[in-house]
Amino acid sequence: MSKEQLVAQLVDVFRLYGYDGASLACIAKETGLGKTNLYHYFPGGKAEMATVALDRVDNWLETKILANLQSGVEPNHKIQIMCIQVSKFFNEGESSCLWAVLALGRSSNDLFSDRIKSALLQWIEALAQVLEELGFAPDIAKYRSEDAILRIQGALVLSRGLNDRQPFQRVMESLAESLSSQ
Amino acid sequence: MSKEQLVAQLVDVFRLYGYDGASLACIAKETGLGKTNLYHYFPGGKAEMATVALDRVDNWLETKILANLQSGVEPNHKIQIMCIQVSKFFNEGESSCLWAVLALGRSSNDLFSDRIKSALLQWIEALAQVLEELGFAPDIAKYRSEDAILRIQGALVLSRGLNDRQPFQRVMESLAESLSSQ
DNA sequence: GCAGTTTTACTGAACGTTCGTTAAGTCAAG
DNA sequence: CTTGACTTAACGAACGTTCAGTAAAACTGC
Repeated sequence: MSKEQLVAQLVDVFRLYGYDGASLACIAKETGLGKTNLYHYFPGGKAEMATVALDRVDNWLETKILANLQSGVEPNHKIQIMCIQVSKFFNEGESSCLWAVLALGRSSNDLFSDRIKSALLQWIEALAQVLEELGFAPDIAKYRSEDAILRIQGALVLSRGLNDRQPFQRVMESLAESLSSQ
Repeated sequence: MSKEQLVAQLVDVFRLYGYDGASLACIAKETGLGKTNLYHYFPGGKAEMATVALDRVDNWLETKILANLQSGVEPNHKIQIMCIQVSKFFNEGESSCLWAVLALGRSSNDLFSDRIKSALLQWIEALAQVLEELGFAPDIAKYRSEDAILRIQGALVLSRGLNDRQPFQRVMESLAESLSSQ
């Protein structure tokens, strides 16, 4: 297994179990690697494993979301692409958001709060820029884009709480339209 | 300290640290009680502590939210009361939702998923009924009420992630209007 | 192509610490 | 003199982590 795949598995483990819930034994079991062997790849231990998982999510944000939003494509089309990418990334509502999982939970929040805040702000800002392209005033654009991110997060929470992907799917279907309406 | 206050503290501890993050040592410290003394109040241990915390949130839902939504008051006013109660319960966006915290995190989700699902469904259903009173068709009412709950959850996640209560406050200000508009 | 050597992948045993939990006992209030 | 609140001591299990060592792979000079 490549390190690429390994890190992808780490993302899945942490967003399923949370930082405190993902014990080394748990991570070892899910990745198929020995508990001590994980220290060969991540000498920094559990904190480094979560860090590289966040790195991967940051990379997803940059390449699949920000790059798209900041491209020269037609604004409405960029929003649609974003929705598709988000749906795929969260497995149509089955997976949770690593940022949300780590933001809740004191210990992990203390460790990663700056990174999470920065990532969320980047996303909101990039989306707001696109809404400005559509003609919205800067403050309206910012509120609307905050609202979009927040609905994605809420949809993920609700889908997990109800054990039903439908709320997430419904939100992702209506998001593009509700962002650009009026 | 009364048991009432003690349970209130348990709610705060669990929604701040999560189930796995809230160790017995942590709970003891936050409540001021000795670690073993907690077993005098909760012989069932940590699981019982989380259970009574959930009991308290269920009680809040029933007395402050459902009772209001199912009362004979004018529908729009009921929605406004709900928003005020929600804002207060989550300390204007500073506290997280216990359901969300427990729903994320595999171990706690396995223990409490049924209760969380049931509580969320009750809330959605009661709110949908109010929207039907306002003249919305049943399916529209259900989607809108789902959307409201989901925005509350998302607002809490975002406010925590950004370490800024503003997103939550903005959502709670606009929620009543966006629920009954059109 | 093959021996020798270094690098990389991985394991087993154990570390000290913290986990959730139990049992026995103190101590004040009723 | 009993009941309820609380503590001290200790339990086995699991925690994250370290270290010494083996197995396999990759690179080296010839």
